[in-house]
Amino acid sequence: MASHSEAHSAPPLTLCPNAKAAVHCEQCRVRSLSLCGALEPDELVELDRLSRPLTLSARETMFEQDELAHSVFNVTAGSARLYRLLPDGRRQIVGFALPGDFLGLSLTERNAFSADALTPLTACQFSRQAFSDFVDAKPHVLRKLHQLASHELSMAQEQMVILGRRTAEEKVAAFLIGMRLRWARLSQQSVTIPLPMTRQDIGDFLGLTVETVSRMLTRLAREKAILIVPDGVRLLDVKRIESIAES
Amino acid sequence: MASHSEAHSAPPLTLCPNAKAAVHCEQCRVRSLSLCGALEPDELVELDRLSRPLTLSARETMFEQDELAHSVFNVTAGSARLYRLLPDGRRQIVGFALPGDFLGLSLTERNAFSADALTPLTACQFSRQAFSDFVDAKPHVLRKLHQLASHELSMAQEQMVILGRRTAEEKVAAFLIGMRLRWARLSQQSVTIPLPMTRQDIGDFLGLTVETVSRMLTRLAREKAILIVPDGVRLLDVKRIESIAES
DNA sequence: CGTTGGGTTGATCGACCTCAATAAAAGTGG
DNA sequence: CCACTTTTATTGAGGTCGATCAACCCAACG
Repeated sequence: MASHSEAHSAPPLTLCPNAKAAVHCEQCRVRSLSLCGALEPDELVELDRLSRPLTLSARETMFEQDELAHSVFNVTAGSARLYRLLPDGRRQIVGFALPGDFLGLSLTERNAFSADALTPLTACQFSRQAFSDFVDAKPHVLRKLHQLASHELSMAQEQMVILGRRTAEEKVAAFLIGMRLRWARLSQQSVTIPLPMTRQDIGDFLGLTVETVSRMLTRLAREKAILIVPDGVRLLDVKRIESIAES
Repeated sequence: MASHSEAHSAPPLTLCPNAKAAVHCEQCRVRSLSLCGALEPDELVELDRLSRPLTLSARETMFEQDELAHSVFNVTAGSARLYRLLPDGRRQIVGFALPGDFLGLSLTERNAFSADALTPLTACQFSRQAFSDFVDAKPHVLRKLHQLASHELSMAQEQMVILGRRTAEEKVAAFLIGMRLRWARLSQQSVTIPLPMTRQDIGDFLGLTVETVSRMLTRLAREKAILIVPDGVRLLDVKRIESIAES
């Protein structure tokens, strides 16, 4: 379960908000992909002063559902799972956070879901209140925040289609294509897709059991559409997987 | 299929943007529930000038997925279904719009879904560009827009839990409780729930077939938890339905 | 008064779940 | 570095929930 993010972000990552000012933000590899990409240089300095670095090991929790949301986060390296638990233990993963992803878009009083790290993870952490004040004073940042939230919403709606109206094989194919697209934004290569989450996590994201996920992956591998590798898959026949995923 | 909204909004509804200025907005029954509730009186006048009334019969379409989004809407009466279609005809309803709901929160270039009226419907229609300019100049309105989008996002995530991890009976119960909550915001009474959509629509919202929806409703009715009435259901045992829905 | 769209009900089928066994990795402590 | 445990993944056999297929009812409506 080592460190996928490193495997896909060549040189060692310089964290956004370490000790001294926005020098770090300027070197931040995910800045252009995140909210920070919308900031002016002076705003970057201001935001940097609000942030403090967060480093987590795999499995450590960032926050829990229904708790007061004291912080918001910008993931700089590693990945996390975002999920809701039902009282009886059933779990629905509502998303996976990758480098550049912002957690806490909604700025609501309480967290809508729990989040914990899938791999060692680093993030810029902000006090929700301080961050909220920061964006309130800057319409174009608020606008960007809203754009990000809109994008999240449309991803959630797409996931509703997958959950409600697709077969197990289509779900897994759509998942792979979706992850491919997201990793492609972060690194150039896109044939080998890191899967930092377990089969159980994938199942809880797609509304399937572990076994079904495993079977579908095995089937795709048997058909030479993918190759299962440690901590990921290699897409051998992207067209084929896309055609399964699209319908 | 007549007119539910009237049945649940006692006196005849005065539309928001008819002919003369914000007098109408001030009389608008859903104003406080919608984006307009966040506006100052002078802003209300300004927005009113941007709007034009839209009246649709049942089944008429408001807009279609992937089309350029020329307009945004604020529903003032009636209801609509929002859905995505797969190439092979499978359909996922991503939400139902009720009076007070805003369509076009994301302000994106293209529509993420199609929308058509379930009942006769009235709405305030705005040019997307004009509306976008309007909110851009008013941070507190943008903030409100973002709050509404955040709420949508959290509803979408809740729906992901329902779609991915709940049984047919739980889905139907959760649907009824959800509709109860939404109607309760619009009218006082909340035991008789209007269901302007067909069983097929409910199925396409919950990831079920018509038959299963019908069977689950029949079962709940047989158990005296609900009473099926024309164009809706009466909740006889709210506690019971909630307990099914919660887990 | 036939037609049509929506709703209900029954019988059967199958996709996915459940349960179980095994294998393969990844820790963990000596 | 090696036992030992724990976690994760795979595979099979059998069961079940919801889908499919089909019949029928009913109200609306031209």
